[in-house]
Amino acid sequence: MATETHSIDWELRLGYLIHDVSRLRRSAFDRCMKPLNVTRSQWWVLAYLSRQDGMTQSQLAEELDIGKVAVGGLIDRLEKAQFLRREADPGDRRVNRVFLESKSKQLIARMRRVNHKMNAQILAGLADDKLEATAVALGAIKANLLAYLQTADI
Amino acid sequence: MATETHSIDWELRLGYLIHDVSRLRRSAFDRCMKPLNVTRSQWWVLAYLSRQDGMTQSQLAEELDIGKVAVGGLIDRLEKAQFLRREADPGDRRVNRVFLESKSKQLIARMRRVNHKMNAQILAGLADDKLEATAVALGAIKANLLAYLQTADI
DNA sequence: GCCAGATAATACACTAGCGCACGATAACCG
DNA sequence: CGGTTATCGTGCGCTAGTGTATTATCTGGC
Repeated sequence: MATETHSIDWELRLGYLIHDVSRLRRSAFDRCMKPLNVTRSQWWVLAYLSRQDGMTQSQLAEELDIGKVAVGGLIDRLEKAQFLRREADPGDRRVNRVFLESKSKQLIARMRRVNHKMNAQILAGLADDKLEATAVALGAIKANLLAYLQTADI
Repeated sequence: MATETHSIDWELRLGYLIHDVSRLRRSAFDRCMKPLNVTRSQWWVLAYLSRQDGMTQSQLAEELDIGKVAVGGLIDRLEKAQFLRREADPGDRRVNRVFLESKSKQLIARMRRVNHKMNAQILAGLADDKLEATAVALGAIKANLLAYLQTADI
């Protein structure tokens, strides 16, 4: 049931808002991280590695949901800056495993703090129940999007 | 009042969700627009121009909230594909004004329909009041972000 | 009128992402 | 065992965005 048509206003407004919030949040994030000399994408790589060191590039691409090529480039830059290193897998000569260098381990703690502080400022003035409702709605939208992207390649 | 600290769970979850929803929405959008041979960014340019033809490049950059350089590149590609044309402003020889070509006018109607249809699918199953609450919360977050970006350049 | 400073567009260098195609290597199956 | 197929990483070309510097032009104060 449900003639699934929403008042066009919310539909459009939500589209714009998601776009704007995401873009502004990226800007804010970038600004926060700038003093640390790490970009947002690089931050994500380090964050994921900090949870599981020694992933392969393909695993990283899968987790980050970006292409292998993009991961390759990121790793290149991070390796050049000595935040991590590639190591050949002994068992499979196709794969490179990626390990954090000590230099980045200190960084990660700082990044987490900065991120936490930024989040608190961004969500200031919003009650927990509102946040919960928003998270639930966004979760539903995400599920719709995933379903859509699965089937739409007809 | 308000020890402005949220349960860390919602804080993190919302960050991820905004990120994910935005990214997935972009993917879905790109896929929808692919048959029309126009990218997302190019779509935005055409959409804004359709509301006000003959803007300057700087005006466009302001509206789209991207840099002038990025706009310049977009216009280059759109002009090459004959979706629009640059015209020298008669009163100010520094400025180029951008006008839609007839080719894009038909396109815009199609783009709007595709966008509308996609939005409906993405928001399927969400009641209007939930959408409203989400829009309100995102609006507040956006306001926080704007305030944050204003002040943080200390 | 004229020069200093603002503004429009561009040039260049960089990070980031996508898609396609490729070589090398593994894994699977007849 | 051998051949097909799949997977890992990379190269190349494209779009897109940022920041800084540059050039051409306009504008406001004197």
